[in-house]
Amino acid sequence: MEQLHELAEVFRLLGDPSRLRVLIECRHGPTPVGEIAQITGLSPSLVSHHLRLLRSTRIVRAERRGRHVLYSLDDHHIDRVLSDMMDHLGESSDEAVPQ
Amino acid sequence: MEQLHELAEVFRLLGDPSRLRVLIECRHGPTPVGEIAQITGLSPSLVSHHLRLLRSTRIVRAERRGRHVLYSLDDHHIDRVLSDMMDHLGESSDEAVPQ
DNA sequence: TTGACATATGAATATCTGTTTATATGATTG
DNA sequence: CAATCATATAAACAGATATTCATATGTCAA
Repeated sequence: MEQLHELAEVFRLLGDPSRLRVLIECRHGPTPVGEIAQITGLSPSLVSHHLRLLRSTRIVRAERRGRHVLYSLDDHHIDRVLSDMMDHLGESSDEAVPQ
Repeated sequence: MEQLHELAEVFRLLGDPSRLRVLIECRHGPTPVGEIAQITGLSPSLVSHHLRLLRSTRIVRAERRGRHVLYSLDDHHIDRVLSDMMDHLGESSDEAVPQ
């Protein structure tokens, strides 16, 4: 069960609002750090921090272009994960609480 | 963007190895707390704590059956999220491709 | 009722983590 | 070269959180 920790690690990285906003910007295609910072209102330093973590588990990929570094989603699975989770939130079920 | 925090909250809950193991057991159908504790090796108290959190965001649902309480996945989206994320981990992006 | 079983809850704590601040690296222009 | 822009990194702190332990609640059988 070494894969379990990897799985948890990836989910954990998606589990922060700021980092999630950064990631959502990356969905729109290769985006420079500064632009992500500007749109989200987060400091470039913090955005860079988050992108480093997201890159470490291959959630995003980076490519240099001049003095900019453009980030985008690594593969389509992440995109689908986001969509499915949004669908989950859209559903409303009766919550039966025991006791 | 209030939905953003909900989204992050759900991912955050999936981002813990212990809690993820608990959730994975719930995939096999309605399972009592004690059985989850036994299989995962976690204390019943801890399992109950985790299930409470998972229930709070409707990731799992509970149903009483005698003195047991059975937990299962709330809807199919969660199941798909898990599958897609496993697929993501299965991919090796820039590594050597076997010919 | 009593006792045993199954689950839940509350408090305490040791560890983890997001954010800030300051500094460093890398790239381009003049 | 120096200066500036863009991004990255390191340390430090405040707030969050997973886990344990103790206790409570609920259910069934005798």
